[in-house]
Amino acid sequence: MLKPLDPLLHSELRLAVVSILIGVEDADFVYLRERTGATAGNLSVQIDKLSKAGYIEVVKGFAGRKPRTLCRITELGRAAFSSYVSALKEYIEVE
Amino acid sequence: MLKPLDPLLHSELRLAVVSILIGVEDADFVYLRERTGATAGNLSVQIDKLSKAGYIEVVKGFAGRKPRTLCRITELGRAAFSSYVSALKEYIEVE
DNA sequence: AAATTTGGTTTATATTATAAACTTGTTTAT
DNA sequence: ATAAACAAGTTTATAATATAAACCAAATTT
Repeated sequence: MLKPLDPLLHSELRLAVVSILIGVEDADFVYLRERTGATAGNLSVQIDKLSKAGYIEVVKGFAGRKPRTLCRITELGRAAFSSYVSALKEYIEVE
Repeated sequence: MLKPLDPLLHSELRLAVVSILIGVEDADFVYLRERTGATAGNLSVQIDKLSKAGYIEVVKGFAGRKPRTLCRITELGRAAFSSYVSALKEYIEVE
């Protein structure tokens, strides 16, 4: 039987966010919005879910006078991503 | 920007069904239910969606006296799966 | 100082996934 | 022969999800 897919990661936008964060030290809200093409509202909601699950860490601060929301993947997030990928491969590596 | 993921395939159960069908000549409802672990209701709905999209072909017949629903992947389904996989790889191949 | 822009959050809505309840026909047991 | 249980699905109701529209506060531009 196929492994179940972590529903938190099996979402286009959340997967995109995590996928981006895996490759960088950290990324801010605006960057993630631009890279994913998502609306701010949608991105905000999904970042919140990832953060509440402990998959990412969110730090709200300022860059000069502008608010800036920094996101960074956590170890838990990395591990979850890694399991998700290996589960997913069972579905897509069929030849 | 990341490629969008075909929402018809980006669903755990539908992806499982298509993934199974890719590897075989055809498969019946009961086999798919057992392999996926899905409830009959859920499976019925998802098979219908795949069928309406033209991703699979469904033939209802009988095996002896019992009804038997046979499913088979179509060329369109194969192509969709292949694009889905290559889009997905952008998300998961990050090192 | 009014209008616009920036960086978001909250909330409402549309879509989706899922299982429970149901249907139809078939065995099995009595 | 008939009631009870089972098989193979389908329909429908509900819960969860994704998504964007509407909103807010502060800063910048006109």
